[in-house]
Amino acid sequence: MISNTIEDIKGFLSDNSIKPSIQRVKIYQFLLNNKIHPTADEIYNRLNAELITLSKTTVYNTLHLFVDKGVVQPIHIEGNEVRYDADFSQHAHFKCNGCGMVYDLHLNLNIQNISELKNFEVKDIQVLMSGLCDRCSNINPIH
Amino acid sequence: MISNTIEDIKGFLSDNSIKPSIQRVKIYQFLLNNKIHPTADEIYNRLNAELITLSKTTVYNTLHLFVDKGVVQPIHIEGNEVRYDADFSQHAHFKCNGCGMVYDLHLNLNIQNISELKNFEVKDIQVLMSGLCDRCSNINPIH
DNA sequence: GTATCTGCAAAACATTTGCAATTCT
DNA sequence: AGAATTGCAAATGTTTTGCAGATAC
Repeated sequence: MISNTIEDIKGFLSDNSIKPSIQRVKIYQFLLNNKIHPTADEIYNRLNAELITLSKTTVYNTLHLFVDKGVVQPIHIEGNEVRYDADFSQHAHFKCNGCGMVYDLHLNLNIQNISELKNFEVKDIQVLMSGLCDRCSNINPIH
Repeated sequence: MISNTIEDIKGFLSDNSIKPSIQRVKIYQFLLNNKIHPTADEIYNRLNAELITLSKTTVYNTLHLFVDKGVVQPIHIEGNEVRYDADFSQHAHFKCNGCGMVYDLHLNLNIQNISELKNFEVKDIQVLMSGLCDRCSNINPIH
């Protein structure tokens, strides 16, 4: 767990063989500070005010680099867009069909009896739940 | 579990308040017979030989209707495309990073101790694993 | 005959690519 | 200067939309 200061992020990126340009540091810092699983477009729009010459190409380049270097995970909740997450702790995502929010849920996952898996090398498990969050199920109870 | 005969599919679609046009029946039958989580494009290309006037718009319209009526699930493995699955039995998907295949894995999933979930209404859980399948991990062992 | 369904063409949207300008050392 | 990075503009690929023609009851 690294802090979100510029200096710490620079060190973290360097440790992962990523040269810490201002764009890269700011994009990584945005992911640390805003755990909302943003799309490339959301990152671009939010950082564009500060980095006024930022281009979407650079956001895409940077996110691809981060994924290649293993410091960010791409997540696929809706089909036509990729979201990004810098949190590698074991957690599931819960998409509320009411308000659209994506929650992080810290869970213990037990996967049992998958005989089919015996010779498979599992590198990553992603769990996506959907339904109604507490707020939306109170507003609009389905009983 | 319905059979993949035209008559059974017609009945099944009607039971779910979907008027069974030839296009809809053939698309649903394709999903039953080809459990490969196809994209709209793959469905279009495979059915176009038989239904020579089929359009991609109709494939999209039909898949959206199927999802709305709850007879087909959209799955999101890669970010730039939606795949479709008519199998509602509890299973996970395993994407092999070697050959690209998506396997169905029939698993028992235990989700424990999610205190954050107490007032959430979970309607759906999707599990996506990735790594190397048995064939690819033998070809290219990482030890 | 009216409502629904289908399908063409164009538009919209996310992402990628080619390449030139910029930056860093 | 040389190598890496950034960013503009155009292209690509998937999905959506508007609307006209076809189909079904």
